[in-house]
Amino acid sequence: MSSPAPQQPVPAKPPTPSAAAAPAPVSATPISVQPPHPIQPKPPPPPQQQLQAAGPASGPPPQLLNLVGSQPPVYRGPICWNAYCKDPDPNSFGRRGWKVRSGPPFSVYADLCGRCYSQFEQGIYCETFHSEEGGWRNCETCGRRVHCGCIVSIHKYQLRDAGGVDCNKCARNTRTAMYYPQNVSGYEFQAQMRNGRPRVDAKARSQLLPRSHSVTPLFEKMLSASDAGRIGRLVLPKKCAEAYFPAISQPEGLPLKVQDISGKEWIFQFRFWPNNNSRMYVLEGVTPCIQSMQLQAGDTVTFSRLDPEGKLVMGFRKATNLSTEQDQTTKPANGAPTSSEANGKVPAPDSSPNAAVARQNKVNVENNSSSPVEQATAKMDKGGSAQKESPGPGQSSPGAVKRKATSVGQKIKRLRMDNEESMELKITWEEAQELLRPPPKAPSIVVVDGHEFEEYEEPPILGRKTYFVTDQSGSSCECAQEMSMEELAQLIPIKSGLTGAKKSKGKMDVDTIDASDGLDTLANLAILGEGEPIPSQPTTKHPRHRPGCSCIVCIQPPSGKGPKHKQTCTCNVCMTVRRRFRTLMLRREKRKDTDSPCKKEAGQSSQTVSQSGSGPVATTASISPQKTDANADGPEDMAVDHKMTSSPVKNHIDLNIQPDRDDEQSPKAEAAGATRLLLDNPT
DNA sequence: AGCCATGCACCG
DNA sequence: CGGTGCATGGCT
Repeated sequence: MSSPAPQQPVPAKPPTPSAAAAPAPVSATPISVQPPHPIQPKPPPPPQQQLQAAGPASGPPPQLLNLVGSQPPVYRGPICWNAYCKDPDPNSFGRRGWKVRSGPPFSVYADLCGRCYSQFEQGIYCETFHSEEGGWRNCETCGRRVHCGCIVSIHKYQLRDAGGVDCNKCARNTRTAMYYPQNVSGYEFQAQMRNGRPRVDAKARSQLLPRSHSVTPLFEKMLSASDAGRIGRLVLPKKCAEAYFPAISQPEGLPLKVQDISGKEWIFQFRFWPNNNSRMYVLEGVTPCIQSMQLQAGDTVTFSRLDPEGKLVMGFRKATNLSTEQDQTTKPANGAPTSSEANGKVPAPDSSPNAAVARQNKVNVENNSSSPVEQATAKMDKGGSAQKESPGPGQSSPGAVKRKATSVGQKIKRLRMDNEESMELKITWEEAQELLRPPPKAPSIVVVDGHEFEEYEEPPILGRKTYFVTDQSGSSCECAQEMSMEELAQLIPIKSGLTGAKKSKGKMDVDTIDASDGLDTLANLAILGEGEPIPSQPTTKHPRHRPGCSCIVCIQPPSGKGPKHKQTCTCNVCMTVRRRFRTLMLRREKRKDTDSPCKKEAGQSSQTVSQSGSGPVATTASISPQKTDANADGPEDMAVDHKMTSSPVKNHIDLNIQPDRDDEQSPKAEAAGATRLLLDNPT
């Protein structure tokens, strides 16, 4: 190539967050990438804006990590739900464990750091201002300068207000409780998010990756063997290149200045080759940069744009976690991967300036704990075992790493989709659900437009596996203890069924969730639940209950339907109703007698009842978790207790509680129902 | 049909 | 011999 040889890195400069100083003019005039959208230069944020510590990420914000595979998740400090919060205040939470619910089973919790909550409280979030950029904008209605997209980020979410206040200018209700995905299905997101296959139209483009105030993630690419090889050419996904890089008409292209995360500046030649009536875009001269980042095939480079300068920033994400990666330099070739390495691999912390990109959580329902990528990567880490697949001739990068068998590169490519979908969160929402427990304190439940918001004062408990009974419909029932192992077994394979179902991105696989867009892991889960109706037949019983649920509600036919039960009927329903009725009566009696807050009754009564059916109530207290789980109807009884005593502290919060429904947990209703049943067939 | 990973011929 | 530009073929 006659074009100027790839320059060596320009003298490294520490990243200057707001250094609007234009890059020193070079004769070659490397180009700063302009935003693909006609975004007007943003005026300085209004004073109340504090939550955007603009500039390159000052380290990735705290986040939920490790929700992968069998490894327990690690709760790494506070999470600010604000996707754009670069500087969550770890010591100040405005709102914790704010449950953002979408589907019945979703215990999706949001934490807002103090700063962001303060913003939230100020009611500056307004759907009018809800921009795709997630930045400051002028309200089209009132012209007020506001920030939007702060809670769950970006576009096309329908504002759901939970009792907010009206904007004093445009009278729109501005306090946002949550956004619901509205127009963009997870599938669309997914289709758009496919690496290298974004849509080119501006609208879709804006959905490719989340926009932040200063760092706009553009796209990323997993390095192929040839990308990481010594040729020094990084093949760019065509659509990405055309969408985010300057238009070039000549094959020679343009020199492009890119800053890496350490502040080093590199100049790559951005060019293309004619190829089958099309073009093949490459960045040339990337070898030094790749090497400096110590990247290998399978790792991912990310491209972001630093606004308003339009500076191109290059980050990366290692394909493997650090320990594994480090291991591979020391580990003997035959070092067998530990199962956690092979199955529970967690991508290493993203080094990109926009860690949010890495948190493009593609939550994939079909994802198994061990994604193909992980396996492939694990294989590659082991070198030998992967190499057997035809090392391939030519330049399979003889260099430092021996992992780059050609076929592996292909495999990487092929598997990239899965990797992208999972990104940091290689976990299904079902799995995530297992890992989330509501905080011990009871939530206050707000129903807005028929959607519940359960607000918890405490953050969710992470890392404890909760065997929710879930199915594709995205529902669960905490009546897991009522399920037999067979029932469980029937439900569990659902997921593997999904696994097989989805392979092609061209398919309309509603099973695949791709919420993306800068949401944190859990936010995606929320979106998932809301935006992706998973094809499954909910029961008619209760929104929270799904096929397989054997709780008292679900085992009954809809009211007025089903066979009449005889007095002597010993069916599950009748037995349960009787038992619970007795329990209820017992409690009432006892409460009358003692007239004391009967916190302790919670477990014991049900326990006692379930064991003896009647009799004196023990005065001991807590139920062991196992006990509770094993208890036939503990949670429900507890739920009853919960409501009767209004005691906020329970070992379990019954998520099945629906305050607006009084047919189940409400003691009155329950009593009524039980009475009804018992009147039919008193025993 | 188009993308893209990579093979490979050509050229200096 | 290595870099460059293009061709090929796998894959979606």
